[in-house]
Amino acid sequence: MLTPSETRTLKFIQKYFVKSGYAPTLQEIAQGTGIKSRGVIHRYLRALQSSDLITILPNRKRGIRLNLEANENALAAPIIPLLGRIAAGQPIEAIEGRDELNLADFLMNADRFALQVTGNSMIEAGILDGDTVIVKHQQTANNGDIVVALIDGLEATLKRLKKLPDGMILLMPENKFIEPRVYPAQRIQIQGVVVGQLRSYQ
Amino acid sequence: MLTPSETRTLKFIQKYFVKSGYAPTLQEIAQGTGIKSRGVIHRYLRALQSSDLITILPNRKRGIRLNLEANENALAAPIIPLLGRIAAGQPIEAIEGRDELNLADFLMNADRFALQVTGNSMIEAGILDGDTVIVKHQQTANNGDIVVALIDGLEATLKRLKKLPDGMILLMPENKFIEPRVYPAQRIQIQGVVVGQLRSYQ
DNA sequence: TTGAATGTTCTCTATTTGTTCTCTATCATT
DNA sequence: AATGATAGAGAACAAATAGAGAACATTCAA
Repeated sequence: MLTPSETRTLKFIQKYFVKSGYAPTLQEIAQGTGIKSRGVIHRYLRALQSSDLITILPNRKRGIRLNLEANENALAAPIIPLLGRIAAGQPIEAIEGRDELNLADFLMNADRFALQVTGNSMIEAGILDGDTVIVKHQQTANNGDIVVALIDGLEATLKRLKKLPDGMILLMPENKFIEPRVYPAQRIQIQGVVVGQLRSYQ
Repeated sequence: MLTPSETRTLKFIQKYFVKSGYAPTLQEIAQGTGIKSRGVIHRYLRALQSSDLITILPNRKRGIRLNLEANENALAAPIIPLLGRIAAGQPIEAIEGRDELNLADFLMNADRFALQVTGNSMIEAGILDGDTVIVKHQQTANNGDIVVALIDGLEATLKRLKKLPDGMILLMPENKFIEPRVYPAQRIQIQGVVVGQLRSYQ
């Protein structure tokens, strides 16, 4: 059974891990829990270790590890409940076998990055001005992918990729008011492929 | 597990690759991460290499390569680097003061849930068939909000809300081929307001 | 071919961090 | 009043680490 201070300490460590991906120092835990002494924190850590909630790598800086089995529910995975499908004029229909949406599957990988989109060149693909796109960093892409392309190593642009039979590359906007442009392959460098898109209405 | 400095170094390299298309020099990494010594950077690079996150081509200038496959799942936190703004035909522009996107802030809240959208009734608002919307659970909504509405306690629908002066409620699709419909207020129950939208291209 | 830029290896130092102690204080229970 | 559990402060020390910078090797472009 944990004391209140030990619980507070553990909660802080869990949060810190979720937020930053690595362990906090004793100093940081102390600050985060309103305590002034690292020695006190160390005592709580030893208690948490004997309850098998954490592992302390001796003498290592940021050497706290969470014992996952024990922290399963506490470790906030980026999951929200998925209620089902909504269509016009029908009750919400459950999606079999899926009742939560895990953003980790969808977005969280070290080779992903985000870009904020300005302009309306992809509006017909449902990517609006101000949206954020999640891009997977890779050098190649398939026909029809939406890509981040670098033109002459200088200009970056978000377009749909078409490889033409003659070896040329067509960068196609999704907006009938903007003209597609054709480039020789060597002027185009693929920086990544769009794997997701998100928008906030708040 | 990466140390904070190693994480910083890796993120800088990844950003540099996307923005310029080639690897940075040690000097550039040093500047970008606020360190003065190339020797220190080299030490971090060796650490990243032993974690298999990068490959160092020995003695080659700009000889860092990202091991993209290995980077998958290397990230623990629901945070991805936010590179900046992308527009057609210009270099990627940094967003001041923001260099990461925290999905937790964006979506994770106790009163949020997800719905998968079917149909094209909101296509002109950039919500396509198959998209997921994040809904904040609440009973009231403002004029112009996109809401999940229950009609006669039975049918659910995703529409833009307009309150008419005569007390009637207009549920307006964002699709010129679909007619808006008007209901007396007592037949409509607001289930929630759309606060976010996301799409996966995978 | 040559020289500046870059990668690489080293040593050294200052600081931070983990660790162990001792001392005090509070509070509930006996 | 005595006891033990919980909380916290802070000193002292050793170890780990971040960082600076010198020195040398190698590349690469002019």
